[in-house]
Amino acid sequence: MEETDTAAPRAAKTLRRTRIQEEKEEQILSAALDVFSQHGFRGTTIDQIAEVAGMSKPNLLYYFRTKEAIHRALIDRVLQTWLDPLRAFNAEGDPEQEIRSYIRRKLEMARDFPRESRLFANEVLQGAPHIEDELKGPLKALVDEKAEVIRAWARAGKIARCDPYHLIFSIWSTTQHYADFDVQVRAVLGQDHAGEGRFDDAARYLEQLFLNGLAVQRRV
Amino acid sequence: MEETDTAAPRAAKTLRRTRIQEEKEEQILSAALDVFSQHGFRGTTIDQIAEVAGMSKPNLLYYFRTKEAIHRALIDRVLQTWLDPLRAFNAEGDPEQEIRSYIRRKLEMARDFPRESRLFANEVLQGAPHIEDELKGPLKALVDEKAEVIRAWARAGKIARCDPYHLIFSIWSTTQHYADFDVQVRAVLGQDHAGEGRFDDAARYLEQLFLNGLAVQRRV
DNA sequence: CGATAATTTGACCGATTGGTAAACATTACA
DNA sequence: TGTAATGTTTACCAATCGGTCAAATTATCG
Repeated sequence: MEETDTAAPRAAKTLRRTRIQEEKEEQILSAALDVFSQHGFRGTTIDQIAEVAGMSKPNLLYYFRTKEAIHRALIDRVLQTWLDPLRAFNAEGDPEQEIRSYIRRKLEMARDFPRESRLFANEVLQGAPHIEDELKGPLKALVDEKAEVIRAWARAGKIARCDPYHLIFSIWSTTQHYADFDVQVRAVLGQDHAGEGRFDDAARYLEQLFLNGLAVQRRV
Repeated sequence: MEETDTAAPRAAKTLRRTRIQEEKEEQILSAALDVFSQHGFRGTTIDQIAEVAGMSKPNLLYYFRTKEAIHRALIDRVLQTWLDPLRAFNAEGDPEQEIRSYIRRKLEMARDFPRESRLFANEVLQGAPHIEDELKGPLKALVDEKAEVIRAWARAGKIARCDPYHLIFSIWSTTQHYADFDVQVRAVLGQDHAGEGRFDDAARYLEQLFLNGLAVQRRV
């Protein structure tokens, strides 16, 4: 009943995926990631995607029946890998080390997959019309689980007591900032500091901020 | 030579602004803020803005000649007030108090002017095509100035040594997160914690994070 | 009031939008 | 090699896009 919307719609009999199919779908998704992440869903045209992908519009529509289908395929793929760093958050590990490596991993993703970050940012910024369920379901569940881990650490006196949800929000926002607001970051840092070193600087600063900020208080 | 693009284009002889002009332009800008902040520039149509503003498209175009003109007017207005909190950053004040009130002010703006925040986020996310100069010019200059203030505080031993630029980035990102990613924040917090109290919780958490994170180290 | 300027509207324009139909070209495979 | 399935293109469609125009309406003010 539910149809997939992707791949060779006019050749209904095939189940196997051709080599060409895989290649072209990959081309299309990569091109679509470029365009969607820059202009948002409604600001993106199929023609644009087709041009970046180096094929004609009808040819593109042979692989994905609608603009929605392309976007949905992208979102699904990104959602799947986007939360891996948070999933890796380990209750048994050393809190300081876990937080440090979570920050580092998120920062690496901002550096290496800025398009994915911006795709997600665009979607949420526009009210998350396509992923509301994922946010309220799987995402919330995962965050709830990790929030409990953080709370346990605080109870055990391993880190300062703090709101675990806002802690996670602050790690998300500070790290993704370097992908989503890249233009602004580069403009402010200027040409001299805007080289790739900015990610190392950010990592150093953020580790300092969070590790000191969350360290158990030894007030004098 | 340079023409204003706004207001009564077909009545070139008037210099004075009518009561109707002021009212209608305000209506349009408010409606445009709604739509632009949700869909970005390219995702927004003039018809949409006109519908929200409760007037016909030609009527709207009587006050603003083009879509660009509306967007430009909005961006200019937002840019002007958006940086006020940072400008208020006072070198003579107490660092702890200055940072605390900067965070609070930014958080209040995220709460009270989420549309403005999202308009800006959309613009930057899409590569800041309309405000590149403002970012590289006035914004960079302001941040440079305040970065020097922060550096002076660190040299005086009033706060921990840290990269002042990334400090500012982290305050921007953590606070604006509550406007730009509002849907996600509410989804994760769930109905129970998603009331307006979330801004107070965020304020408490962020003050703790930044004040401890930037406190001069008293390592044991 | 009358007249002049300011405002609003419906009808319309060419360009672009998402998407389709069908002819054509290429591939895979027996 | 032949042929059926897969892949690609040209031409096209109705709807919507940003924007114009002239005519009609309303406000302003002497």
